[in-house]
Amino acid sequence: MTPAELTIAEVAERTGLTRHTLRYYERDGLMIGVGRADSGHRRYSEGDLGWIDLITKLRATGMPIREVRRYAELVRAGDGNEDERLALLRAHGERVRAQLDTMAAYLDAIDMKIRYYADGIEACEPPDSCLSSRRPAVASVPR
Amino acid sequence: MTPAELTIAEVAERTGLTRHTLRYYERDGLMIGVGRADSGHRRYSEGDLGWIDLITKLRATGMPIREVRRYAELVRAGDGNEDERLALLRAHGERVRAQLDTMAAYLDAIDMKIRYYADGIEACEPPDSCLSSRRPAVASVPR
DNA sequence: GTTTGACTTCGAGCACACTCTAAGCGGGAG
DNA sequence: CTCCCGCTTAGAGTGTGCTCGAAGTCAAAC
Repeated sequence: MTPAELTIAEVAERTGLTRHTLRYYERDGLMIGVGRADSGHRRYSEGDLGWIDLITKLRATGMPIREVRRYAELVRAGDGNEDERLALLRAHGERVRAQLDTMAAYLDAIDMKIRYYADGIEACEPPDSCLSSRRPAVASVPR
Repeated sequence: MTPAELTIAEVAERTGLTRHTLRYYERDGLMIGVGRADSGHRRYSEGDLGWIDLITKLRATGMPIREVRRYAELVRAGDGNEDERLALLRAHGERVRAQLDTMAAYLDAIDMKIRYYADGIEACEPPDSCLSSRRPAVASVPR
């Protein structure tokens, strides 16, 4: 029961990463232990797919390559460093939570700006009324 | 009642951007119309501060420089393109909302991984019990 | 048996967003 | 008057994360 090895092309298709990126990740120490066929071609296991899925989520939430590599090093080193892996993931999780909060607040501010424009345009829809002098005369720059 | 003009150093202090970055933004077309003293030195108005605050939020939510520049061009062009400004902001808002959703989902997945490690470590706190054979034997890679 | 095409490694190239340097000017302190 | 500091411009350099190209190998198709 070998777990159905995949070529780089199949993994690229399934993960959305390019072959170039998959090779780059491996070269850069982000992968755990990608197998090789007799020909030297890469063969990915289902476990590799799961790993790629995880590090893709880490990357998409803003973890730098070097930190993903650190995590991969810990996993490659084997049992005994679970506390450090946990600390790394927890620190990242907190950073992501903080960033989500910040971005949500900024989005609110942007939505206010959108409402400002939407109100102005909708209130002015009949072009014969509504002159441009309706603007708040003070805020002379932030449009 | 001139609105208290600020030097680049003061604006850097207040906004958290460096002087370099403030000059770079201006050179790159992201600013609206930064004034100059007789000496040629930049003088920022309160309105400029508000604009910087806005584009900082746009940048922090992932809007590329070139799109901020486009928005600035529209503002510089004056009245009559409010619909395009609105469309630009709305498109960005939707992208940000989508990204927040994605990141929240990824964060959930990362939190699950954290719980996996936290449970393992806490369950193993007395080092004499709890051998490493407790792991799920199947998931051989994604740690 | 040769062609085709996907794979390999290694190194260079690119986009983005700053970040810094060099050369020069100007204005207040001593 | 001279020093020094902070400003000016133009342009070069940096870090991150891919992205691509060249040269070569291998295996199945014709």
